[in-house]
Amino acid sequence: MSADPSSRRGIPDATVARLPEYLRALTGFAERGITSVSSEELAAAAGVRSAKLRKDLSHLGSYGVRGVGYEVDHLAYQISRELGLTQDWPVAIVGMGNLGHALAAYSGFATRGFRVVALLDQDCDLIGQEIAGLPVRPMSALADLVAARGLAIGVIATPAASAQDVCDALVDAGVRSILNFAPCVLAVPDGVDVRKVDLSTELQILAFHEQRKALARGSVLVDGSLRRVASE
Amino acid sequence: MSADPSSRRGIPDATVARLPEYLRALTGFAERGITSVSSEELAAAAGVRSAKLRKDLSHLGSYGVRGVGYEVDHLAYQISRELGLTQDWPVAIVGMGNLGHALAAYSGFATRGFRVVALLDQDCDLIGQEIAGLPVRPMSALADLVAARGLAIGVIATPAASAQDVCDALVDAGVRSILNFAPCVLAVPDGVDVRKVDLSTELQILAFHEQRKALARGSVLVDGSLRRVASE
DNA sequence: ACGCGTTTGTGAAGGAATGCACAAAGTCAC
DNA sequence: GTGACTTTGTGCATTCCTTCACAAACGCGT
Repeated sequence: MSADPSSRRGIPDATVARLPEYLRALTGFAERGITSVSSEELAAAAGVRSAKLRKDLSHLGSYGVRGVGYEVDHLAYQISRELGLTQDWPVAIVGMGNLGHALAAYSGFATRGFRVVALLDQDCDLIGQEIAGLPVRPMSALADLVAARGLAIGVIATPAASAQDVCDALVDAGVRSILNFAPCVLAVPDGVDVRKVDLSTELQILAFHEQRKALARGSVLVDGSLRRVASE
Repeated sequence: MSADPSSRRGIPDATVARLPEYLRALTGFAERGITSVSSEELAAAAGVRSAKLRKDLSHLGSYGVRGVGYEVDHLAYQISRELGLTQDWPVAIVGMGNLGHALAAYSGFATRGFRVVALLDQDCDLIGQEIAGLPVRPMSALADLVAARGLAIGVIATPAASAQDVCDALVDAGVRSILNFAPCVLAVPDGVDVRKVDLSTELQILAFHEQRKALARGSVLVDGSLRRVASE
């Protein structure tokens, strides 16, 4: 009733990507007993400019009070609702290598309505083992998980070589949102969302900027390696 | 001589972020013995449009041949050089929890010129233990690592509560590029780059789109939970 | 009741990234 | 050598995102 539902169709992707950060910042304020924040304070905590924050929030409605700021709990709830975190999301992790192990134990998932309901692997030796309190199950369990547990999100933590097969199996079972940690591009039909997290990509981007800073500082490239030039 | 060095100052961030993906696609072609690709083929393998790929590549020079395409090895080398991957980058991982463990063992780092030279933790019980062939060392080893090993990139895999302290220690030691896995915003002085990877943020973005798809499909929100509406 | 100081929400401007469409530049067959 | 064919590199239009700047809206003290 307060917000106009028809006006908030189409929140920009860039905004959606920042909402989780705002939410985390708000949680931090709430934990310290702060009940009200200005856009300036919240923006600083989230690492953005206040104008950007205000424009982002304006896409979900008008939840601030002019001259005062935002009520922490209320804004946190509104963002949670917009992101779909007021319901819980059953998640399955596929691929129980080092990374899958770490993800299964990662506490950050549970804190936001995400519930890891199954760990899957195609390696027969692993199946049946218990990791972080859950048994490792075979890929054939997928269809049942979607039907019985409402599984909606799949996390792929396998090597790149098997990622596409796993992805196909997830899609066949009815999973339409996939988080891919394997370093490869996945082909999916329309209506399926894939987000990719690539650890080595991030390092490469850092290396680019690091090289750039080194060059600016007066080093020079010799045979593709940085050599410091005698400066003074 | 071939490329004009003055013209390639300022490669757009969006382009830099895609270069690693192009490089991976090229590596894939090379492994299959393919020596030449068109922008169309490479774009398909990298999951982008060919026009975007060509514009991206045009920022680093003119390495294609009209009517033919790109020579796989040569283009891969040029991208590697631009990203700074022709030299090797000593990396230290701080925080040997589940995630740090997985990162230490992650093979994707080594394949691109990144060399994990040290694992650090502040937990006395962990120090001295060997993980993935490297001993866990105390934070006090940092200064020496920068001086003696040329450490340039730090990876933070600690809980959020200690991330800022670890970050400060890295910056004090002279590290100017940081990859942060802790779910928090880091404050750093000018000249230091931080990239953040947040597993839970990615899931939240997926949840947003998943909720949106469910609503479009005809479900309805009741008390913040999705309920399927009798459709026909 | 009223004016003052504060902070939001938002039009408008500016900048960045994307997609289109085609001329320029190359190969290849003959 | 020449012409047909292919594919790159890029100017232009468009869309998306960010930043600026300010009017509108609120609380508070008097």
